[in-house]
Amino acid sequence: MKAQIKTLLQQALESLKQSGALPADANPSIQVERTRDPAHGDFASNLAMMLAKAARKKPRDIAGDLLAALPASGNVINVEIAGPGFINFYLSPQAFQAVVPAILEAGDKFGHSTQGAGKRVQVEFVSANPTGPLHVGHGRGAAYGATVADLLDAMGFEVHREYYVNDAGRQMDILAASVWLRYLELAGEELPFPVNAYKGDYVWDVAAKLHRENGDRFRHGWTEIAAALPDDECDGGDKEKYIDALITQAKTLLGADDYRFVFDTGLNYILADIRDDLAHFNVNYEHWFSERSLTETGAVARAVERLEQSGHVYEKAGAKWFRSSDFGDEKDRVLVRDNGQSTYFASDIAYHMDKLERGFERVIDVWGADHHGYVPRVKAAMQAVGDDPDKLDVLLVQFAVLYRGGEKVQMSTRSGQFVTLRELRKEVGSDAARFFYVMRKCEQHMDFDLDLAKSRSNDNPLYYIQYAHARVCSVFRQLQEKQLDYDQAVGLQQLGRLTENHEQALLSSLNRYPEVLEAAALNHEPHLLAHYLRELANDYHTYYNAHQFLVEDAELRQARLALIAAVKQVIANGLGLLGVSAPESM
RNA sequence: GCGCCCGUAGCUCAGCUGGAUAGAGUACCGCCCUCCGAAGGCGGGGGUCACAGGUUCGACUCCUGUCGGGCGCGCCA
Repeated sequence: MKAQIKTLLQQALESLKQSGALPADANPSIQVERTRDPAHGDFASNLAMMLAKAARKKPRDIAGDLLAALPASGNVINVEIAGPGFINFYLSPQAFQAVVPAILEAGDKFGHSTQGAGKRVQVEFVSANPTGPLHVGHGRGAAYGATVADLLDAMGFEVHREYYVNDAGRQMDILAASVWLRYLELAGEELPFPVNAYKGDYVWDVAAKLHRENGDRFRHGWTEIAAALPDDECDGGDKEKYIDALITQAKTLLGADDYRFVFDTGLNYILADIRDDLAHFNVNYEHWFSERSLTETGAVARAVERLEQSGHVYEKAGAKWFRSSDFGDEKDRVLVRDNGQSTYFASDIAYHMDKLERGFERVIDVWGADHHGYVPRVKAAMQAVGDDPDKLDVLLVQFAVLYRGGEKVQMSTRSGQFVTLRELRKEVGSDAARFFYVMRKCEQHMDFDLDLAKSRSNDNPLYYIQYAHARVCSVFRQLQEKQLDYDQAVGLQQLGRLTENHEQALLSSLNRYPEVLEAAALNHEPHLLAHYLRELANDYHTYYNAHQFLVEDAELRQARLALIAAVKQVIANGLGLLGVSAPESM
């Protein structure tokens, strides 16, 4: 509807430019919005006011010219000039009613568009290190990223969802060492567990699997291992040096193959856990991209080479540095350490180069807000090698703070005292978690009220929406019990009978859905959809309370049933895009 | 110290890329089931949009500064 009015205004604008009433170079982006106040009609445009300066005319005069030049349209029954120069449009009831057959015909595709057709978009999200289970912070990124991806999908983009697996690097070595030590303990060794190692229970689980399936194959005496270790922090030493020495010992004593076996056992165990967790969260990927593969295929080396050829790399203290400060970064960054190992940053540059080489027109990264300082250096690298940094959108997701019983749930990664995503799902359910996570703008800090998410009451916005859907289903069940019939074709013919205020409101809301979807997708703002669904459910509940649908008057009944069938479809579509179920009864 | 994000009703948050009288939910108060699910609906009170300037026909929205909260400033990932 909005698009139709924009087209009309565009045509009026062109004809005024041709007649010389407006300067030919005036090219404002035409804005049409829904009015908040019915006294202002159904839609309004501020076009005349935007043109006032360039045309050196009063807004109301321009509005008058536009109005005179406006092509006739069957859907528009009245146009008025109001206030400082708004042009208000009044649409015919038929224009609003047309959405009902459109919804019922398109079904679960209603609201979708083809504007992204032929364009490939990559969305990378979660990408948490496989050093432990996902926690509730990752959950928000998962819900947000998955929804953004699905929304773009609905806009016709070819969406490629990807999880970047950090299966290389020091953190993973620390995990491998942690697993090995727990394994040694299970094998009967007595040893002090390092300050800096992973202490979560899942490390025991991996170690147990390792011991169960391999016996004492990886066992070495602790005294032998400890012989080459410095003091740990608790003995006055450096915890970083200690854990690094321990990793070196593991590699030396186990040998490359066995070390890799222990390492991969931990990696695969945790990765399988993460995949399972996300699948239950209704989050799925086209591809799990291995960081290690970038080194193995030489992509990292090539990335460093490309940067060197661009002339933005120098050597200092035995390391290779990227002069990212040339591109707005705070300081220069190391690509290759003095020990010859490339950094995580080098891998990430290679990864982003790879993304662009794969031909994605747009690359979206969903990161935790704590990584925001990382954005400038990645864009700097893209710019240095001549790639377009604007092809990359980094969407930063703020943390969620959990509340239970009005109290903040304390979390700290250090002690392993964090709430996992799995625990959250078990406590509030996948639907509530998905919905609550995207209820807020991603850059907003979020208070996640566990009690509210769990509550089966009207306080809970998700139940409110799902209840509206279930209530429609319930009406159709009643229909059968009362031996009445529903004939959609008749209903669609009788939409003119829908003259009540509540029906008008509902028709208007249904018409908004495609616009909401487009805005939510293109701006990466799923919360718009969540809020819209709440409003649509409200319109339905209000209508439900005010009027009977299963009335004697067959034509009116068919019209009303067609309307609520459309409501049901749109709620189901919207919830589906949010990864939430639409139950037929609750 | 520097950089990024956020300050809107008691609380949790919207505010359609600068538009008309700033909106929901919740909490509080009062109503509505002989009726398709009351997990619902209707009505009421509640605001210096953190603060101070600036830009213009017009600012919650854009710019500058101040205050307050979060996060980040590794040859970790």
